[in-house]
Amino acid sequence: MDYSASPMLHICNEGDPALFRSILDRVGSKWTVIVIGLLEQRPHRFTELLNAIPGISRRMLTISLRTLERDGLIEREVFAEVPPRVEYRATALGISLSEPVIALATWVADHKAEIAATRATVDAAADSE
Amino acid sequence: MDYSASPMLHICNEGDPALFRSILDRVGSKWTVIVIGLLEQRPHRFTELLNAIPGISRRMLTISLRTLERDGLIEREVFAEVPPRVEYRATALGISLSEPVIALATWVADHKAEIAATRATVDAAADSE
DNA sequence: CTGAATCCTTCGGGATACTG
DNA sequence: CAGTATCCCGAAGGATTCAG
Repeated sequence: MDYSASPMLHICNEGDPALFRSILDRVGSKWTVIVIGLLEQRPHRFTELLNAIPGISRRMLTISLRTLERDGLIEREVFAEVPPRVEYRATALGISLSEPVIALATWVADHKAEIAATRATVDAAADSE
Repeated sequence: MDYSASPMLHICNEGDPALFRSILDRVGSKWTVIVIGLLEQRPHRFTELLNAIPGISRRMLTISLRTLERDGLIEREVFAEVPPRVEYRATALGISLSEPVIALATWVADHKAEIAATRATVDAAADSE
């Protein structure tokens, strides 16, 4: 099919749609945005992140960090110490991602009243059926 | 916790974090972006969308449309005809969402080479273990 | 301390069949 | 035509345990 008529579909599908989707999945994922947000402030250790992110499990933190590292959005540094110490930091690429994410967040902030109102209307109509 | 030190976390968590997440879920969802993209071109009927979106099931199309309608991103119009006809169109709100989504897509397009290269490096390192 | 491995539950989402 | 209802599977993700 031809997406050129829609700028949004065009840019989403030009080149590698799978790559685009994989990044959307990161952004849409529950933890990655907050991990990058924390790491762009300053480097964090594993346990530090674990404590800073309410509700995340060790497993999910590990997976999130590996995925973000694989995409080059964060970096991992291991210190040869006892006890072991590992620091994670955001890369320039990871920090640059915050710009479009902030744009999206800003859109939500700007329209949240509108969205909430529509939901209330739709839900009310559904209830009265 | 205090997110004010990170602009990204701050704006993602000010107001209603759940609302923000729900919108991220839409954007991160497999079908919603393409549905909005098609509807911002022109109104489509249900079956038209079904045929225009390869791989989507009736069930998922229905769910996607309901969700988008609930958020006020698209509109549904039922024509009292035989056979039944239903048209979906993007609302102004839905069309406005394409702007930050395009910003995100543009970021991916701008950095996809970098991401792919990092992945290749990381994967190669993992293989040689 | 920083994970990896395992188990187990939940849930998104596909296939299919039925309805107004 | 435009859905709804049901079944079912695979993947996501939490809890727990083991290891370097």
